Order: sequence, then C-alpha cells, then structure tokens
Amino acid sequence: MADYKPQELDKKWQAHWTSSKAFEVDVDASRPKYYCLEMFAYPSGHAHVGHVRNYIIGDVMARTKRMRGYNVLHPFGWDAFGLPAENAAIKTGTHPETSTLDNIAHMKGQLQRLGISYAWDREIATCLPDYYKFNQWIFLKMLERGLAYRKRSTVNWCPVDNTVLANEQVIDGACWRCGSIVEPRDLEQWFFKITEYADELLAGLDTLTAWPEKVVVMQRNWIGRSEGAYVKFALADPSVVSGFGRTKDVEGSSGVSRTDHVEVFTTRIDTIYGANFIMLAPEHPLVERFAAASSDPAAFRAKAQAFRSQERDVRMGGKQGFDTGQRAINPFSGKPVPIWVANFVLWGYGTGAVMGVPGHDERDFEFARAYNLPITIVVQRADAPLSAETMTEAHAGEGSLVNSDKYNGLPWEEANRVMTADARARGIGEGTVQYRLKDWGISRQRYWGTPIPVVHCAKHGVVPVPYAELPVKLPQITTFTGRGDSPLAQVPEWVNVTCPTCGGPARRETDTMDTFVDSSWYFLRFCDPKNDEQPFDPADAAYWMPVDFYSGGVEHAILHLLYSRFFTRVLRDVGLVAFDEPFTRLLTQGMVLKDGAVMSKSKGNVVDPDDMLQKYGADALRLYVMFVAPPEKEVEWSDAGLEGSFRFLMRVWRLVDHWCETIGGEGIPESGTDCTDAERGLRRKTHETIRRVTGDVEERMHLNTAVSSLMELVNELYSFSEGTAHGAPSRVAAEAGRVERAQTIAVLREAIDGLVLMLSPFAPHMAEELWERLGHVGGLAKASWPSFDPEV
RNA sequence: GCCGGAGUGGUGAAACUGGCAGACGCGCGGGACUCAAAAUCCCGUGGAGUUAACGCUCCGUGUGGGUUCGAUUCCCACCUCCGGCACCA
Repeated sequence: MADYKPQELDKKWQAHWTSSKAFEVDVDASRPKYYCLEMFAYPSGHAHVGHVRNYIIGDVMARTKRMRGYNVLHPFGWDAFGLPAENAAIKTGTHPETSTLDNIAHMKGQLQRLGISYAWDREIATCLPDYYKFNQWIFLKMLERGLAYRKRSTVNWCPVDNTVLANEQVIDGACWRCGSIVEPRDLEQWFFKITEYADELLAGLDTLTAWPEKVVVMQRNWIGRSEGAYVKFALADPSVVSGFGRTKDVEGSSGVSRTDHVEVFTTRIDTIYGANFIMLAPEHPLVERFAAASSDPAAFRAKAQAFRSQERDVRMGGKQGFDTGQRAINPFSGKPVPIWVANFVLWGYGTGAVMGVPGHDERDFEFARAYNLPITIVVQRADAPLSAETMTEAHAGEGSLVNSDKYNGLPWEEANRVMTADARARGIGEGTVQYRLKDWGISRQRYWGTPIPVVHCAKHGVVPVPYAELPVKLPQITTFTGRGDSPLAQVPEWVNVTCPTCGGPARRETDTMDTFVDSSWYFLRFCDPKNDEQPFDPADAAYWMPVDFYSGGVEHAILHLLYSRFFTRVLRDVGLVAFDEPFTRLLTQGMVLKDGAVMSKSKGNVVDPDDMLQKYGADALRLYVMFVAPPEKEVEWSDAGLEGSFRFLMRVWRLVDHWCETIGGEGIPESGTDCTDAERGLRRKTHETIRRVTGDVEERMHLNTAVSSLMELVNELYSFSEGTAHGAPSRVAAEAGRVERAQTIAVLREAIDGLVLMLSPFAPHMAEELWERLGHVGGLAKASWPSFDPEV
C-alpha cells in the first residue's frame, strides 16, 4: 500500500504543470472560450486564507470548465500601486518598488504552492511601465474626448494619508483607508467624466442578471438617478444682487442660476403651492450677497459659516438655519416666501437650494416646526384627511391636489407632469434628471502611482504628452517625507521639460493617478498582456471578453465594478471593444473570520495558508475551504474542519489504492446494464453524483454541496467494497484482486474514475496522482468531465 | 429612517420547482482492533412520550396568523441579527 504524502504530491504535480505549461492558452476560434477571473491582488506581503478562498473558488471553476472542453483563460496579476507601499517607505525608507516586488514574489509562491491553475505567462503588475503606459494612453484618449478634465474644486483631503480622496472613498466623512476625518481643500484636480455615462451605467444594470441582486442595488443607489424639475423663484428685491453672474456651475449640475432669482431642484413640483419658504445651502453664493446687503454682514457670515462647518454633524445637532431677511416669489402661487439658510441643504447636489414644503416633506416639516414656519396642505388624501394644525408628520405620499388654484383635484403624479410642462412653457422651470454620482477625481499627490501624462506650458497651458513618448516613467526618488505635496515635484530634472507644442519651458504634471484607474481595465490587458502598441489587441479582447466568471470581495461592489463598467464603455467608444458590460457573472465571496473577526495582521488572527500546507497539503486546505460553506457566505475558520477534509482525502486515497490494481490498466469492459442489485445501486449513485456535482459547480456555485455529494459517493463505495471484498479497504488490501466478475470491475471503475475526475478541481494534486495510478495516460489535462445517463 | 439579505440540532450547514426536515462534515456517545494509545473501521446522535422488542405517537425550521391535501419553501403582521445607503429635496 502506498502512503499518502500530500507535500510530495504537491511538489511533483506543480512542477509538472509548470513544465508542461498546462494552463497557458491561446486564442482558438474553433473552441468555446471561458474567461475565469478572480479580482487581482494588492501585494500586501502575505496572503491569508481569507484571500486565498477567492482564488480557490475561481480555480475550481477554471479547472471544471477546462474538463468541460472550454478554452479557459485564467490569469492573475497584481494591483501593485498604492498607499501602503508608500507609507511603508515613509516609515522604513524602503523604496516602494522594492517592497512591492518582494511581496509579489512571496505571494506568487503562496498561490503556486496552492496549485491554483493560473496562466502565469500572462501575469501583470500595474506598477511596471509596460502596464501603466496604457493607463496614460487611456488617459490621453479620455482627454481627447473631453472625458478627462481639470477643475479647481473643493476636494476631500485626508490629513493622515496626505492625499485627495474620491467621494467614493469617503465614508461617514472619514477616510476609507485610515479612518481620519476628511477636510475640505481647494485644489486643481483631474476628473474623469463618469457622469456622462450615468444613464447608460444605470440602464446596463438591468442586463446583469447573473450578478448578485445586492450589488446591482448598491450600484443603482450609488448612481442615484432622480427625476424632477428646476424651478426659479424670483427675488422680491433683486437689487441686492444685481450685476452678479452665475451662482452655480459645479459638477453634477447643469443648472444655471442668475442672481435675480433662486433656482431650486425638486422632485415634487406638484407640491409647490405648499412651498412656504426657500432654503439655501450655507455655501450658496447668494448667501454672501445677502450678507453684504444685511445690516451686520460680519455676523451674517459668521452664522452661515457655522452651519457650513457643522455640515457633517447635522444628524447630531438637528436641523438648524436662519432667516436671511430676503424674500422670493413663489412662481405658481405668486406669494412671497422667506429665504432661509439651512445646515442640512447640500451644496453638492441639485442647485444647492430647495423649496421648503413642510406639509409633504419630512425634513421640511421638522424644520418648519422648529422655527414656527407655516404649513399648508396641498396634497390631500382621500382615506384620512390631513389638517395642517394636527398633523404629526409630513404626508409624502399620494393624493390629490388642494389649495393649488387650477390644479386642484389632479392626482399628484399627473399634477407633477402637468406643472413641469407649465413651468417650462412659462420659462420658470424645466424638467431635469439629477444623479448622486459625481465625476471621478483621480489626482493624487503621491509618488507610487501612474504619472499623469501632461505638461504645463506657460504659453499653451495643459499639453498632452505625445503618444510616442509614453510611458512617462516614474522617476527614482530616495526620500519619502509624507509631507503632502506631490513627491514628484522634488525631482527637477524630471519636472522641467520642454513643451511638445512650442519647445518652450514647461513643467510636468506632478500628480499621479488614483490606483482605481489601474484596476478599471486590467481584465482587458490579460487578453493581450505583452502588447507594446496599444492596451490590447481588439481581436484578442473580442475572443476572450467579456469575463464569464468574476469573483472577489463585496467591498468592491461599488467602486471597482462601477469604474470598470465605465472604462469598458469608454474603450468601446474609442473603438477597442464592441460590448458594454465587462463581467457577465459575478460572485462576491464571503470573508473568512477567525475568532469572530476579520483576519488582519494587526489583530494577529491570520491563518497563513503555508502553515496549513505543511501539515495537510494543498488539497486538504482547498477542499476544506470549499466545503465549509457556500462561497458567498462568511465563514469561521476551524482547524477541526480542515482535519475532517484531510480525513476524507485519506479515505479516498485508501479506497483508490485498494482498487487501482484490480480495475486499473487498459482493456476494462465498459460499465454495462447486466448488473446485480448492488452494482445497479452503485451505478445509480455514480450517475446521480455526476449530475449533482456538475450542476452544483457550474450553475449554482454551491461548491460545499458538490463536495458533500462526493463524500456520499465515497461512503457508497466503501459499503459496496464491503459487500464485494468482505471488509473495509484498509483491512483487506491483501484481498485486492479477489473480484472476478467483469461487471463489478466495470461498475467500480466507472465510479472511481468519476470520483477522481470530479474531485480534481478541488484536490488536483491527489487527483492527478490517482488518475495516473489508475492507469490513465496523459494526465488530467487530457481527461474530460464525466457525463451522466438519466436512465441509470 | 430607507434598501437588501438572513434566522433550521451541541456545531458548520443541506433540503434545486410547495412533497419523507436536518444530507454531508465537525463534535459527542458506544463498539471493534490494540498490552495500551494513536490512527482506522462499524453503530448511534433534534426533543418529548410509549413499547419486552421490531417499532409507534406527538412536537419541532425566529414569533403570531393565513393559503394549501401538504409550507423551511408562498402570503400578511411582527421580532432579532448582518450588510449597504443615509437629510440627495
């Protein structure tokens, strides 16, 4: 009897896969393709079992699809730019490139030791010039198309990481990475115009039927489309602001307000007769105008300023505001209404001014009650009529209009349509669509990222670096201060260049790109990773894309996936791809917890896969992680569970070891129909298992039940063996070969071959070894997935 | 507050289209093997009751109702937990 020595098998077969280039693939139009991808890794140093779970999930899929006859692309790479490496450099002095490449080497080794079937010949690292060259290439294309633009704006500044954050990277007013409170800061920044694609990104969500509903909903909310109308309220005393220009021209707003009126955005124009006041965001430019016109401008400004700084804490302090003393004319009722400044009105959304309809908006109701502003019912419901005096909450729902002149009696939704049209006809308003989604600020004042490929010329302003001069390589720097200004500005010989247009002196842009740029198209680069002319050959992408199966953490449900969908559309418009959606099927894998908490170095609760490999080998770890729960679910790590999976593999090993002499080799008869009851029972179990495992892996992605089906088959085989060879395999090894009946051998062979094949995506090292011992030539690379006969 | 998802033995979980609840594993109990242990193999393992015994009966999928011959699954109300968003007008 041969012993099961997992570590030796791991080595043997990993070497075999490498030398035979088992997982390297080329475009082959004669075969169906399958692109299986796991989100590439940030090279933090060591992968723990939580990271590794994702790669095993993808590997089971990739290996299964290969056996099902697909030409499988299963690549891997490194999201290698980013803050942690640079922060480490500030602390330790080690250059980010050094630490990053070291980390990549270590983690690559970890993945190889797990036997993940990657096409390593396609490996990419975003920090290498041959990759980020095409970040720059794409940037220039976006610049040409007006999709990259520069703007002075108030940005989210993280005082600890010393950099700008995208809106998406600010969580509860704090930095997503380090948790420090974000400060506003005015800077010239580069933006990508993702809002141009807002409608398309929203509509595309409906086609993503193989994405988790949760992710689709999160994206939909994030884009935050709402239909409404701009409405102008004329100022009762326009002289306070005469001669002043636009009041609002910010991202996300197409509204143009002149200062002889206040323009509001509302989704409920049908309630406008109940608009008893106007509220401005503290940042609104009219506030300053009103201050100047007031009796005590300094006090006025101080009040507004106080609300502005409180903005983040509105929920704590409640709704507050003050009357500016100015009046505006409600364009529908013709009545003058007071203009207030309110701390909860957002400057960054709509027009930064809203109409206050306390009867029909919860927030306005609260504000009106706090400051004793009048409430008017304008939408009355039939069942339980409202009264302004007694109502305890706003009625935001349905009803018919009252107190609204000629619109009285109209159902609210119809009134909304009619009044929007009327406002437009009268030139006092217009239907519009607003999005929560903002353009994507990509400038970072950091070193370890892609240089933005433009120069600033005194004569010509912003001038793109010519394509032929790409990549703009990161200069070597030796000191990392973390001061907060762009580190690239320290390198004069790099910064000072000549203008490509006039040859005069110019300065390079010293900001680098947000690392989310890197990850927004890497899946396309894998199609053609060595291309030096363009990001990828469109023909290669046409064959491999879209990604058929994509798995990764749910934390990327919004940022990465939305940006990738955006980039795909941009590259479509550039003419490189012919589809809209990059990822057909998405799986968000659950985290692995230890002691009830997410694994992290700082908590000291990480499980290093290498420790498990030393004890049990790669197959047991792979099998356990797949068996413990469905892939989407969070799981608690359990040493005992891993032990159980190891025991199961031992059971399989002994079983096959027992039978391989008897059933192995060539010339075994096909499993037929002339069976005893026991044989028929085993055949039935075999075919049922094939059906279940195939469905569980390919369709349902219930890898845990796929494994349990295999366990059942093994149990059945043990029982069958008992009836055949009078005892459990371990005890009757000497009796192997006792079976004389050809039919028994055939049935056993069918079952055991099937078992080994179906086990191979989960435990590939052992499966290869057993397959070889069963007398099959050519390895599992040549084997195909078993099929089942419903008749059986 | 709004939007998602979940709640099943001691435990991780399963039940795919409304059809034997708890597959498979862990743990635990018992047995075989052994001088002994480990490993391995076999049997048992939701609760209560009942039988000399094979068995049989009742209860049981967060709570309360409902639809149905039949509900973990569908409907209504509620509770709890997890995740996301959070004055977006």
